[in-house]
Amino acid sequence: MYQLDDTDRRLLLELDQDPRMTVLLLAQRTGLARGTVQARLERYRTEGVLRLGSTMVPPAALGYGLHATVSAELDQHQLDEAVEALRRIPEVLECHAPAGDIDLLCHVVARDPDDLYRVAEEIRLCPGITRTSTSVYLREVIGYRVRPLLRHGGGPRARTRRAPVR
Amino acid sequence: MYQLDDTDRRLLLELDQDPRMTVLLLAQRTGLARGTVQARLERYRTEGVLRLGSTMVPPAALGYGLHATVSAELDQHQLDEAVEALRRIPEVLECHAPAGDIDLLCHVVARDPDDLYRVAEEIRLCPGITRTSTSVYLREVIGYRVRPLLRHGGGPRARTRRAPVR
DNA sequence: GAGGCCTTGATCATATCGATCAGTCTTACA
DNA sequence: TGTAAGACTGATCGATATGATCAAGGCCTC
Repeated sequence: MYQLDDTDRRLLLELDQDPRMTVLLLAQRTGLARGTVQARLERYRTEGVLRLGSTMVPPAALGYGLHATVSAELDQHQLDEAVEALRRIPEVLECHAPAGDIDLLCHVVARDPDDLYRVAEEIRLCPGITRTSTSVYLREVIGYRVRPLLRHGGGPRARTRRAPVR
Repeated sequence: MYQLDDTDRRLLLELDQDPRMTVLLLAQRTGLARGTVQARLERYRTEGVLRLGSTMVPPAALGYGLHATVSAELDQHQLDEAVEALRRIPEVLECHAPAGDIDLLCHVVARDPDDLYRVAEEIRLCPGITRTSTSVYLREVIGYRVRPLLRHGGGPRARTRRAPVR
């Protein structure tokens, strides 16, 4: 994967505040030449550095005020099918496969408790999933963010130069 | 919180593919008038609908290839201090307070296992946190996403009209 | 020391931007 | 049922940013 250098981080930090910031303004704020900024932006597009889904919408603004984790045990032979099915459930925001006895951890949202029950059911019915357990989040203490990583992350181990692309 | 209507969703879906898409192009793709699109975009900015942190950078592109959950038990009296301290750790991407015996669940990233150990230690040293337990993610099955919610979420219960703003 | 890559700073014609206006439509409310 | 408020439209304007392109300079690897 394309590794971001310090120039990228500065650019992305600015973009993070306003993704639609003008190239000219970006150049000023980062102290780079306009052409450079343009080239980087172009590269982000072509290389797909920025994830599809670059627009962060808080789920609550869509009416999804309830967060929860659904942990699922599954038949290991059907992992791919299960994942494929989960991917089709919009309320599943994230899903991870942890080391340990639980096989999949899904971060889901729902409109209300009833809706959460429905979502949990949908997950339980995914192929290969044998059992689920739901844990409601009382509070979203820190919402998903990458910004601090851009700003402070790295430090001593930071690269000054981008690693070879290919 | 500002509730997004169907027009917003269409706009945001387009923006999601390319946050820097031209207003003119947005207007064409959504079938709206240019002025309307401009007004909405302006509103997103002023009302802060789009989260700060609108640029989604995959942590792996910053060198953080390891994902994990750190669950923490804490002295309930010091919740605020703990959260404040966690917020200062860049590697903490998200944090939730679930109902149940574990008090905080943090989604963290790290460069490698050693680095993860360091991050877990930092969390353990936060004020009020009495005990932590780390669970490594073998695989990020579904990365954080909101797009499907924009596209399919809602359905029968979708609002056709934005709820009163104030 | 040569070649490659990235950056810079400049230019150009074109397209977009933000602001503004009057007119129409919808919804909410009396 | 009529009126008022708000949202969307379609149009205009000048100012500005855009994308493309170029030659030149810097830094790296080989």
